[in-house]
Amino acid sequence: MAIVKKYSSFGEHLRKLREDAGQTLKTVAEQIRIDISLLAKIERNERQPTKQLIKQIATFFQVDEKELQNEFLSDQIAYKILVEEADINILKVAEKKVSYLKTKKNAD
Amino acid sequence: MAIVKKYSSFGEHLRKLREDAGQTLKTVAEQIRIDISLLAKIERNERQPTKQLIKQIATFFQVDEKELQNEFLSDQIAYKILVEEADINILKVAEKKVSYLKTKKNAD
DNA sequence: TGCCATTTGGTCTAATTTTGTCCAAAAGTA
DNA sequence: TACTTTTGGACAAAATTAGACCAAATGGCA
Repeated sequence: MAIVKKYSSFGEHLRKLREDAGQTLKTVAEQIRIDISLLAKIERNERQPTKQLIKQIATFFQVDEKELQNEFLSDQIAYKILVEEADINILKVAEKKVSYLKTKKNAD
Repeated sequence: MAIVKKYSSFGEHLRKLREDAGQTLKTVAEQIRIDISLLAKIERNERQPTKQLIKQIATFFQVDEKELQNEFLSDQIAYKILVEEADINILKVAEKKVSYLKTKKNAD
């Protein structure tokens, strides 16, 4: 298993990918065809990337798409828990709900 | 610790509360001052209750508000994971992010 | 069976949220 | 200083969602 450094946010990770590739916002934005400012905002987590955009980013930087999508999702969940000041245990509850609903779905 | 039956959704729980109280959609909707149809949709998870509404519901049925809010949130998270067909492990990642961000926040 | 209460479900508008763009200001660098 | 890069505010456009209204369906029971 590869040792993968995890980032505290999708944006941070994206910025790291870009900087490691020695690229500027401009060059990347042009190549994935979005506004520089939008890309900058995504890196600062001020805008949320669309699924499609995450896919393009993954392709561009040659990283696993599914992993990026998951990272973005976990971001969203973490953010929601923080702003709602929710109990961290709701994640366990959510997990049970998912298992339950998956079983239920398969039973249909 | 009280034994609490958990429901697979917020709406299901709400419906149970109402039926246990022997009330109809009409009587509850009138008392919390929302449209009958809206309440019905919330029970069927076709509409999302606002925070404010969850508060009113908690007050009305005399249940713990925070618990209801948490139930709604865990619902949202479970739903998102299902529709995105995301790996269940993102919940663990999200948990780590929350811990990390909380620490970070406190350090500011 | 027919009546009335209750619940469902579709459609629509208004409100809210979010995105993406534009541009000027700030920051960094040589 | 001149140039590149990044930031951040403002705003219109797009997308999403809530809430209202009403008709149809369902259910109980006299």
